[in-house]
Amino acid sequence: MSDTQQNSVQQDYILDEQVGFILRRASQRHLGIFASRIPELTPTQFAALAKLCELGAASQNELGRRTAMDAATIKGVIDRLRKRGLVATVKDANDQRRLFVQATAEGEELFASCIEPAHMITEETLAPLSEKERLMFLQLLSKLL
Amino acid sequence: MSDTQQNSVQQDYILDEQVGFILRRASQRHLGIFASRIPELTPTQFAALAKLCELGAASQNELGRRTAMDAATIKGVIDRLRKRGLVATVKDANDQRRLFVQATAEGEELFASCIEPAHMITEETLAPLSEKERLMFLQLLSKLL
DNA sequence: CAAAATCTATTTGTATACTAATGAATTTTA
DNA sequence: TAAAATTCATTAGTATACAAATAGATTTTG
Repeated sequence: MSDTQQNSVQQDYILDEQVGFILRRASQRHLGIFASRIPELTPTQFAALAKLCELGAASQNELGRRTAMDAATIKGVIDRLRKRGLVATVKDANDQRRLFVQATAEGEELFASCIEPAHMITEETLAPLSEKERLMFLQLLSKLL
Repeated sequence: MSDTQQNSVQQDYILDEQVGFILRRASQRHLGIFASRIPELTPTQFAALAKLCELGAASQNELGRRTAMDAATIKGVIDRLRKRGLVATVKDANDQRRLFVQATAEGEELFASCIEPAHMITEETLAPLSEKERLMFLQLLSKLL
């Protein structure tokens, strides 16, 4: 038995057992499932589009807040969605700072066509859990926000 | 009551209730906690360093596999750690394809000094849960890998 | 009202993360 | 053993993510 310096420290910290590491791996798996079911949109793009369709419209920053993206991130997301004609933006007449964002007809159509696969993504992500476990898991995960 | 097109679709998909979205937000919270406790390393840099100290040494791709990073990602991480003198790399003599990676003394020291804050990161991340809930949560989350 | 504070969007810079393509080295297999 | 397949590392390209700085617009407050 060769007891190296590493081994003595190893007991103190096992990466594979840490929440953060497991959380990251679970996210990676989910992202993979998402990409296979909805290849035409990234999860963040879909989130922005979904929230936009839910709200009707919003300023860029407001939309970012509602989808957990900071100002810099949501800007890039909206830029890419606009470049593809899925959303449209106009300066807010009542507040010259604000950029008013709206889903286009094409954007709403795409969103509508993604609802079913989106539900399947959720289903597939939670597939390893029983119905009871899913409820418990979502309840506990929601406490960590 | 103005019933817009959005509202009729809204019932079908509530972003804020989807696993993926909650998972992303929980990760964001964890990342924030990590950054506040260990500002000198990113979670992935720390993961690579921790696994390296655990294994003793490994090839770059092997290390990536053990830390859930693909070849392109682990390359960047190792490059940055090397630039800071926390790891050292040498061509593997037995396999000219492999890049042998090792933590330096400085890297091992930094890792050792991060173990306690790292445990506090885990603690703070799970703080909203009771002891029972933590066990249950980790058990369920681990099924989603 | 005017100054201070806040909000909005943008830009720059750094760091994951993944895809796809490449070339070199090694292993497999036919 | 020679060809095929695989592995390893690198590179280029795209897309989050966040920090920090900036400038303009609006709101708050003294």
